[in-house]
Amino acid sequence: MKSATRPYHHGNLRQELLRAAEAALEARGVQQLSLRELSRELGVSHASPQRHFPTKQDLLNALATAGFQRFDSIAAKAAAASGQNFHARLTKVALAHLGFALKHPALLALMFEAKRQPAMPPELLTALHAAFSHIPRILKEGQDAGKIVPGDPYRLALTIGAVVQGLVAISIDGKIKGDSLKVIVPEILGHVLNGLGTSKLKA
Amino acid sequence: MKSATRPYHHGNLRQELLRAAEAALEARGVQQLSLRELSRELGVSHASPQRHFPTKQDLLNALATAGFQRFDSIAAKAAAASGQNFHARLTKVALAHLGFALKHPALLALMFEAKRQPAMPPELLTALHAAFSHIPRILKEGQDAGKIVPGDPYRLALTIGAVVQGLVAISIDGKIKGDSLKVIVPEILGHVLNGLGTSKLKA
DNA sequence: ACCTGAACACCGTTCAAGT
DNA sequence: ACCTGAACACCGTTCAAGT
Repeated sequence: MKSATRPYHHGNLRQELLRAAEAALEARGVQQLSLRELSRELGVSHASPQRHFPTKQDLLNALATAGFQRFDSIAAKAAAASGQNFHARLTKVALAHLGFALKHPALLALMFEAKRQPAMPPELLTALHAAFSHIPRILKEGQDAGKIVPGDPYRLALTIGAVVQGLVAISIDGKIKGDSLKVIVPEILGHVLNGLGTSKLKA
Repeated sequence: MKSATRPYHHGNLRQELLRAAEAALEARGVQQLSLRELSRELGVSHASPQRHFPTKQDLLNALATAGFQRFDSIAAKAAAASGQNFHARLTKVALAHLGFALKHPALLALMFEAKRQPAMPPELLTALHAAFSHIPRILKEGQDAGKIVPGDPYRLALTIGAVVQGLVAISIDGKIKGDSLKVIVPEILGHVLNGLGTSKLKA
């Protein structure tokens, strides 16, 4: 112990609240997440979060925003390969998405809940757009290379986004068991990508 | 007014609680749903729900179960056509699913939340299985007729289920605007069903 | 069997006051 | 600027008691 005196200012309360909140979120669910409990856990007064997060929803939004940012950096890495095998690249991004979902199921659920808010904070919107930019970008590249059917890439991305988000729901629900994910997901995506690829267009 | 005397027994409290709860759910969200508020609305004491729903979660589970039952009857109607055009029948079931989602978004979200419960009540499980039985059944028929790729129909159904559930998420989020749903959904499903149809298998 | 009223242990949020 | 302590208006749940 470096010092026996704890300062009046916590100094790092905002960060610690986010960290503790995410742990509690995954452990006990959003429903059970309580600001007062977090305060107790961190040894501060129950009113102290208010300076950093005026309302509980502000904490949840901050959690969702940070989630989208982490999600973006993972997806960006998966999308980074610049080869011409668009099928493989799209599959990698989808698997990254799914990996995040299985590691942080409650956080991802919170992120999608946050999307449904009437008035979304601008940082959340920005983080969200960044996180969902990779699939349309790859599709666009695929179209330019003549390997993906023509059409608005954002619209085509909905197809893949829908499948992936649906797979997330199904995976988290435990309908797909553990390791078989690595088999089933490429198979399912294969069906979908077959429908998007030009090679099958006029069969 | 038939009678000025209100009986001590409400007589229909269970039903009325479910009705009022669903209305409040769609109007204000799960987060804001309060048993005490429902009791006030129905003019009963705040402790009266307990006899019918020992805990708040029991009310939510009953709501989810009723939701799956309604959902099942709608999906059953959509699946009823017995023609050989499996593509069209699957699209009909998917559109029925999506229609339900757009009409009762909060209820459907609750239904999928309920699926994530550690200990699911048996009636909920039964209702859920019934609701999700139609797509595998049609796929099986399609396989028997040689129009759908071989493989476990439940596994293939995951593909369609994933797409539909993903479309639900996207539609509710308002990323697809109103009427264009009728155009976009068959288009997206077309991509997926192309991937499942035998006619494109060896292109 | 079904409902009431009081009680208990929690919440989120506000606000004057302290450092 | 950041945190505290008391206060306010809510919750869900329990339980003896009423009908």
